[in-house]
Amino acid sequence: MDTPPVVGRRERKKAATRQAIADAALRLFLERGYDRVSIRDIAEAADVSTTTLFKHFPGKEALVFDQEEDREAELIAAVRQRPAGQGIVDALREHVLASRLQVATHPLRTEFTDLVDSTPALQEYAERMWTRHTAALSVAIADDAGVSHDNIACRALARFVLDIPVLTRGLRDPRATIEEVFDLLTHGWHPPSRRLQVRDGD
Amino acid sequence: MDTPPVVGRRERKKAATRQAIADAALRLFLERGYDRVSIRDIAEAADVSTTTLFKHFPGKEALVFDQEEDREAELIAAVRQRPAGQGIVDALREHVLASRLQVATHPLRTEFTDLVDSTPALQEYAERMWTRHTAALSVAIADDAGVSHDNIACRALARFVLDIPVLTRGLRDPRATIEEVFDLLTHGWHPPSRRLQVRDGD
DNA sequence: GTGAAAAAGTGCAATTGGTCCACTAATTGT
DNA sequence: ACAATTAGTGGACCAATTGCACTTTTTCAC
Repeated sequence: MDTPPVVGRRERKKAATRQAIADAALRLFLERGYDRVSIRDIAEAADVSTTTLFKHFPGKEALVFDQEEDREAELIAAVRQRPAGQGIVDALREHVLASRLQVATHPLRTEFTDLVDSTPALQEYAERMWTRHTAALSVAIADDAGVSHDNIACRALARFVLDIPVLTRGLRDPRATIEEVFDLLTHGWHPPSRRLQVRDGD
Repeated sequence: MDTPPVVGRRERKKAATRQAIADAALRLFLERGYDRVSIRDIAEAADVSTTTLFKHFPGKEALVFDQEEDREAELIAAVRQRPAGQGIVDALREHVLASRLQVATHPLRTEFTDLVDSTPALQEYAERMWTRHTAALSVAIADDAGVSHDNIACRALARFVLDIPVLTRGLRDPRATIEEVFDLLTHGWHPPSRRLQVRDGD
C-alpha cells in the first residue's frame, strides 16, 4: 500500500542496475580514458557480471551514449513545433546552432565531448548513431511538406542536415560556418569565385 | 640477366602473398558469408600465419575492399578533367550516374555487391571508407573554384555529393533519384508542396 | 498463499578479431 | 662475403562478445 505498483519492483531494480553500470563506465572512462578501461573493469566496478552488462548494453561504445536517445526527439520537435511561418530549413538551422552553443558553454558536457573527440572508436560510433536519425527526420520533413514518406528529396535534406554537426566539428567560428552550409542547402551551390553575385533576399 | 630487377623479387613475392590472401578471403566470404569465416580460416586457406595476414591488411573488413583504392582518383579526375564549360556539380552528377550504371550492369560485381549489402559490418565500413574521400574531393573542388582548401562550402559540397551513392542505394529508379538529389544541391531546398514556384534560371 | 512462468542475474568456457614478441630466413646493397 | 632489411613464423596473449546451464527474484493467476 505504500507504493502503488505503477512501476514494478523488477523494472525499478533493472533500471537501477543499468544506471549503476552506466555511471561506473562513465566515471572510469573519464578517469583513465576509454581504451584503458576494460569491460571487466566496468562490470566489477558496478558489481555485476560481464554477462549482465551485455544484457543492458549491446557493446562497449553504447555505455558512453546512454542518454543520447532523446536527441532524436528534440530534432523532430524542432521541425514539428517550430513557430508558424518559419521554414523547415530555418528551424533546423536554429536547432543546430542552439545545440552547438549549448555544448560549447555547458562545462559538464565539455569533458564528455573531450572524451569522445579523443577516442576514434567513439567518434565513429557517435557519427553512425547520429546519421541513423536520418529516417526519422526524413519522415518528419515529409509529413510537414505533405509528401510521401519515401520522398528522396526529404531523405537527402535530412541526411545533409545531420551531416552538418559532424562537418563543422572543431572549427573556430561555428556560427558563421554553420550558417554558410545552411545557405548552401537553401540556395544551392554557386561557385565561390563568383561570390559577388550571391544575393541574400529573393 | 633474364629479368632486369626493375622490381625486386622481394616485392613480387610480397605482392603474391598479399594477392593469395585477398583471393582466399574473397572466395571463402562468397562461399560461406562474411561472418562465418574467421581470420584464422583465411590465413590457413592462404597458407600464411595470422600475423602475416595482419601485416598486409589492417583488419578483416579491409580484406574485402582490396582494389577499392583508385575510386578516389577517378572521383578527383571527374572534377579536374571535366569538359570545358561544365560546372563542377554537373561533372559529379555524371560521374555518380556512370558509376552506378557500371555497377548495376557488370555481372561480376553483382555477387560482390550482394555480399556487402548483406553484411552490416561491411556496409558500415564501405560507407566510412567512401566518405573518407571527403577531404580529397573537397580540395579538388576548392582548387577548381580558386578558393582556400579549407573553404567550408567546398567541404560541405564534397560531403553531400559523397552521401548520394549511399543515400540512393537500392532504389527502383536510380537515375531519376540521383538527378533529383543533385537538383537539391544546385538549386537549394524548396518545399515540395510549393513545387510550382521553382525557377530554373536566375 | 502457492506454484509455476517470466525474467534478471551469475559463472564460466569458448570464439574471435587483433596485438606482441622473439625468432628464422630470404633478399638486398655494398 | 657480409651486414642491414624485411617478410614471415609461431604461439602466447588480450579484450570484446556470445552461449549455456544454472540460481534467484519477481510476477501473476488461481
